[in-house]
Amino acid sequence: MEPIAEKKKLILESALALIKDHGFHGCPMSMMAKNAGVAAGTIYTYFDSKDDLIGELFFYAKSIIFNHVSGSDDPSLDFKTRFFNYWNNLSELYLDRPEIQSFFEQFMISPFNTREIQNADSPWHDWNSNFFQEGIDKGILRNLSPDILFIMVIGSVNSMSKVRQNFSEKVAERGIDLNQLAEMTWDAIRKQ
Amino acid sequence: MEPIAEKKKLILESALALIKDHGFHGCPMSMMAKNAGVAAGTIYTYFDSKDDLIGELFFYAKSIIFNHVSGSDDPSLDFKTRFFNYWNNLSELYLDRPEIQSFFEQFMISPFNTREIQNADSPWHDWNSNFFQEGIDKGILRNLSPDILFIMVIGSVNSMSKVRQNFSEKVAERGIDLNQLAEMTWDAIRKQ
DNA sequence: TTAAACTGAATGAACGTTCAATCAGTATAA
DNA sequence: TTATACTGATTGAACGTTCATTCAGTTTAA
Repeated sequence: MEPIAEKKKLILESALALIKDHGFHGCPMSMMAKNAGVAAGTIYTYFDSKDDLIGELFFYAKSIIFNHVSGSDDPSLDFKTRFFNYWNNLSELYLDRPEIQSFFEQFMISPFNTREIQNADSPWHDWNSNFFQEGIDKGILRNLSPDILFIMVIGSVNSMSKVRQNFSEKVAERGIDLNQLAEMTWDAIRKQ
Repeated sequence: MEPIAEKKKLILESALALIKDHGFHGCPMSMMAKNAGVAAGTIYTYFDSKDDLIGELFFYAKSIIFNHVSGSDDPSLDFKTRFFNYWNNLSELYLDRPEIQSFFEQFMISPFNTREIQNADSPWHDWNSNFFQEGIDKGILRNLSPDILFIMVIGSVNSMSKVRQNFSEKVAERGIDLNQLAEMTWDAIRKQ
């Protein structure tokens, strides 16, 4: 993975921020260009099309998540602690950078999420498979496929973050404590 | 709630089906009209605008879910059975009518999901509050707010359905059994 | 000097919405 | 009964706008 040109990164980050507030289709190329401080035409030096830009954003955002979560994992700790670290790291990342969470929510259910992209190598997925397999091998997690444990956990973090982001007023006004979902999810995946 | 005019319902169902495949912005009014077998202008007899149509679709889809799930609940059964019935009913509805699941995924994270709509009365939410409160009162579920239990369960059903819908090939090829998520979610909400 | 990057006005396709014209069905009048 | 008028839903071409993309000209850097 060669380093991303500075201006290319600038355009990606700018697009990410705008997509959170306006959605894919609410972000004209002209808006992304202006926000990044470049001319509309310049974007086409770095990307073939808007579709291409959004496709690259997916890999860009996924690598941020991967680096953040895997980089903070300490395999020498006991597995339960590692799980809560995982949860908190991902949760905090989504809180600090809601544009990443928002982008993923939109991308996953959009027509941009093609089979080709799904089949691409994913260090993030591979890392998760290993992570949950370790928990299984240690006898801490249910003896299920690591994939299903991954789906359970990532689904919970995602829905927690989605509620936090899209229903913040309701959460505050009803005094809902979303952190309880971490404990609940742990009970969902641990060996009973 | 007065009954929906036949042609209005036709347009709603037609739009629902198209939105699943093309997304909100991939469905021109002309396409929805053609699919419903009416002229473009006719849609404006029943809806003020495309936004209005999508807003009405939200309440329409939610009422389908509400009727399906609440209508199949049998309060005389023990709570665990009722939970698995709930899960299976919702899961089957999403399987039979993926356009409903797809619409909700898109709507929730879209700008259409306004505060005004969030604050509207929701029989579906009220029913769920009661449902989970019953489980708490019976001493079967964790003593948390019914809202957090609702978020946990609905989040799991949604991510299960999303994976089933958007990653069907991956699921098949890896032999992932998504039904295991029901059991896991039960362990997440039941009193430990 | 030259190649690459950059600019932003121009292009044309696509879209939501409008509206004058049509038409089927119903009421009215002879 | 029959001819005429009326009603309001329906139609689809046309309008104005928005937007992704292009490109001729300009700047930058080596």
